Amino acid sequence: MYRAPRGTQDILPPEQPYWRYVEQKAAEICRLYGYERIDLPMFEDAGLFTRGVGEGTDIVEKEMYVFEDRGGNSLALRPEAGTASVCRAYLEHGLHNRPQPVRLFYLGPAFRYDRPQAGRYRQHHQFGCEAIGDADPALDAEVIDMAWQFFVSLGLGRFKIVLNSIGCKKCRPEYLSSLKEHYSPHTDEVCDDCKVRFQKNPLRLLDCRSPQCQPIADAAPKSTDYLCAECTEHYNDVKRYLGSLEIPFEENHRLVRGLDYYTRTVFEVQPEEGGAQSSLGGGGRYDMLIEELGGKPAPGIGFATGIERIILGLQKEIVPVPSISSPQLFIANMGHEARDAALKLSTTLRRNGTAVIMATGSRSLKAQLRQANNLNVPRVAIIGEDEVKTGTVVLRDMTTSQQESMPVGKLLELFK
RNA sequence: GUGGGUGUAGCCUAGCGGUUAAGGCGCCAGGUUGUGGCCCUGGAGAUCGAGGGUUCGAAUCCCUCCACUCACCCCA
Repeated sequence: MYRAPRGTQDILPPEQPYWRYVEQKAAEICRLYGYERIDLPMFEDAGLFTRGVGEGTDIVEKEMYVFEDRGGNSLALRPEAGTASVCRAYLEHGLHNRPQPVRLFYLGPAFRYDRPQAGRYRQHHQFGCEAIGDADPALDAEVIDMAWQFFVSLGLGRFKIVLNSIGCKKCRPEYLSSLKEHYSPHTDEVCDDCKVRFQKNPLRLLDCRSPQCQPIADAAPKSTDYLCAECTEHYNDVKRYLGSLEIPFEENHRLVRGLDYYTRTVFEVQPEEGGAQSSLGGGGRYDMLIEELGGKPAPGIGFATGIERIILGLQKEIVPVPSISSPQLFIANMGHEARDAALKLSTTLRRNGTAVIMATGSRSLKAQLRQANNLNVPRVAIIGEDEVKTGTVVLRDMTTSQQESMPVGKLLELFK
């Protein structure tokens, strides 16, 4: 027996209302903020991600699905649904010629080869948006506001915004050296991962959760104390805007995020009760990324959310979601001639916009009605030999159990 | 990649060494020569995750593998 590959899942009809709900809320938020949809390839040149997301990141180093196609190209299933691909598309299609910033959103799968667990899958789905071409801190505020409003509109109650600034290429080197200075007396006490981080990616020392590293990380210098004048002003503006928008946020000097492209503002949406997967979504500014990908410099900011994690949250908080409507009419039929008539009637009704299911197979009327009942169809049209002879149908209301014989024409009239 | 937990029909569960593996939900059919939901009756559906071992005898004990799951790393 074949099974869905590890870390992937089938989204069966009973789960679909959650997905429709989240997608619809995402589209609505984007409409309100003027973000337009973009759909991107599921795979790209592997280099886009190693360059964009960063060579030394876990995502690229150990989680990316890389493969060679028959033409010998090195491709990768996208490990994030949006940012890198959107930037590539921005360059490829000359989107800098459109009014800046360009505001885009996307919704779709991303792929990471890690061990699955609750809220973590090898194929998961992200909704995110990007605003490229403007470094205004008001845009940072707009994007964080969007993320906030998105979660509010979903009806999720227990989450928070965590904020930090990790500076730019001008001020970060000084911060990093002071960070390493702080850690260097402790290189023996620190966990094995942090020993590597100390060498390879000192910034990430800060988001270690290993117990022995906590006191050291907590006492570490804060990036916000080392920001250059421009970054300080930018960060202060972002906070001021968020304040005036009355968006509650909490600063955390240890929030750094594991992707290389972030500059200045980074933020995360986290559940209030810190579950296993601490992040429902996150994002930040990436002012060097476009340039890094070979384009004329252009700043950008964006965020991405994990749909599976959102749905888990909706189910945990028992947020009601609209159900998907059942067909309006079920057509039961007995005998060959009735089948012909039922088939014709079904099609006529559908062409008029009525959702119809016709019974197939050769089951008893009783079985057909049972099926209609189980499918939650509110009304059933019954066609047997008598009805064929007289050109009528029996229309049964499944909620009241009332039924009435009528000419086919009247039925069509009723469903117009 | 590392650690814990769990694997009995589509789903949930009983059985934890002894003859044909039990029940509930769901599905199908009958109880009404053309009428659903409730009730009653019946039926289909399981190589008891796989392989090996112990034993007269294994779903049950042991070993190996696999899968699922939760957690770590890290992220959505």
